[in-house]
Amino acid sequence: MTNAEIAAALEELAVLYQLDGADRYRVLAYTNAARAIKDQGKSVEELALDGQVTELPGVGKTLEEKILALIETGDIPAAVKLKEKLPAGLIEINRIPGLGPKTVRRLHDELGVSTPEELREAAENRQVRQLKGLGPKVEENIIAGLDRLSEQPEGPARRRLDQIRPVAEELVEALRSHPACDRAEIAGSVRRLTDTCKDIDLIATSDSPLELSSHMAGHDSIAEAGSPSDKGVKLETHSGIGVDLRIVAPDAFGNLLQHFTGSAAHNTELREIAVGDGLHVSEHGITDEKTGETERFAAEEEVYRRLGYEFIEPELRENRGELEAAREGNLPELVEIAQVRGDLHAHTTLSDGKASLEEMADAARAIGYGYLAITDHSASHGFGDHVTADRLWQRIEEIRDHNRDSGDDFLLLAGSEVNIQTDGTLDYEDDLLAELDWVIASIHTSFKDDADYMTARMIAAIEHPEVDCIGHPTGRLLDRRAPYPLNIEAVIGAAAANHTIFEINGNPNRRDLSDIHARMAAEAGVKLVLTTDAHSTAGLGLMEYAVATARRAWLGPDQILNTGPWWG
DNA sequence: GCCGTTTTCGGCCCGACTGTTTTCAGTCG
Repeated sequence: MTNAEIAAALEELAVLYQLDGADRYRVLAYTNAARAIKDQGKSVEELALDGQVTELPGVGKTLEEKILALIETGDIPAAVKLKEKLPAGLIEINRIPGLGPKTVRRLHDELGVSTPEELREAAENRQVRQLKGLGPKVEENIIAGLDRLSEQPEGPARRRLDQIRPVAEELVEALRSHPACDRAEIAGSVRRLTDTCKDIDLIATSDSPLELSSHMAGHDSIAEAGSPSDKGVKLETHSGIGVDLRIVAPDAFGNLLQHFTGSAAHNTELREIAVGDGLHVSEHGITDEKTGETERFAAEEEVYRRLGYEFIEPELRENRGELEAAREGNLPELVEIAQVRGDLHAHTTLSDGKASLEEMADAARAIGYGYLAITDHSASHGFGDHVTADRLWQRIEEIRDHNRDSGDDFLLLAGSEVNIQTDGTLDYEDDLLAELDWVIASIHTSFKDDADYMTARMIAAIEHPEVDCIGHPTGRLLDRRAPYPLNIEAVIGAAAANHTIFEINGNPNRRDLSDIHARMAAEAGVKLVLTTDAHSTAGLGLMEYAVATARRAWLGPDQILNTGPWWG
């Protein structure tokens, strides 16, 4: 059972408890535990079976029992019991924005509503407004919410960072160029450079906030706007991206930026710890309990300093140990894009790339790189763009010629992205692989829902003496394919033992390894390499996403191969 | 349900917005 499945079961149980009217802190405990499990790189199933699951933050005796029951029987008894008592339709109804568990429960108890269909009927027949505290607006919201629910049953989609960030940058520029704007920044998950984002958070300071809100509500790319106020405005772009603009006075810019950068988990932890010191933290400032005085800070660094922390880079703010490290002065020195000296995963027209060898080489020179590995697909790629062994021998010569004739220090490296076949072997002979400067081995076919099989196949490639690096190690595609099942600890252990490098593939649809797995790998002593998997000259520009994942993985330049010169 | 620089019991972040009400509960991020 995957960590995602265990977390989903606990989240469902949290909703069921909520609908059942449980104490809110009990519900919160399940939600927190689900998050800790999602953030865990190791197999939580194995941790539980080894009796170690209570070492996860927020998992105690009771949750351990429930997790074990889930693993052993496929169900949590408490959830089964609640599902007998509460109609399944209530969970669906609870997903309507604005309808929380308390309201859903009353609709059920007082109007007999158990399904979305019954709820629609009740709203259309004006029965909802008969309940105390509910009125016509709630009925409208219910009907609109039910319509949206049937259109997109999965709820509001998260978008990849590369899809959402350009929109955020355009909007923040629009803010900055307005005369009423003092300062403006992107906050939220876009600033933390997460894989995907739900919406865009923008913050600004201004002495005429209402003017600024109104201006943004009328921006070309905005389709719908809430009512602009002096605190900000809620917007939606034509492409359906939600935008939350918040404005405060200039002297509290640091507090606002800290608050809206999040993550929620980071802020909650930060504020809980602050309460212990008699300080109350919000977007408006830090209030001292004793004196009642509120301090405001124009710079985010000062907010952290006042609370006793080193500055914490936004990419680290996920409540994954950064607060403790910042308090003790143990934060890592994070890698920066300027430290990347070359790219080690790129395709040309020889396989499925769009640019020639020379075009790719020149694009890499233009970035300022010292080297670029050409790693076209291998003999069994099979989309009509495979590279035969003979052709690769010839390509090696072309690359040697290029280096000899170029008259500069830039190095093209002869490489290949070799397929890991179903039995774990590779699709070129060893003598050819030995001639290459750089060999990436990747799985592209025959994904099986069998962790033992996929793990053994991967480890065979890791142990191959000619393999330098494993490409996109988990195979995930952020908006369409889950990672294939792998015993990630076993795979990382094998890589450490064999000095095989793992890739952080910067294609924003992959970002593979993920931040969590890359951090695990580095802690186990595995070296990482940042690549773009470029299929065009423009593709070489995707390095920033590989760097983003590396920073989110707490990685410094020493843990990354291509922050150094080519050593071959 | 979890957890401990105040604790094995009694706490458990903070504020904005909404819709309904004349002061607030519920919901959201």
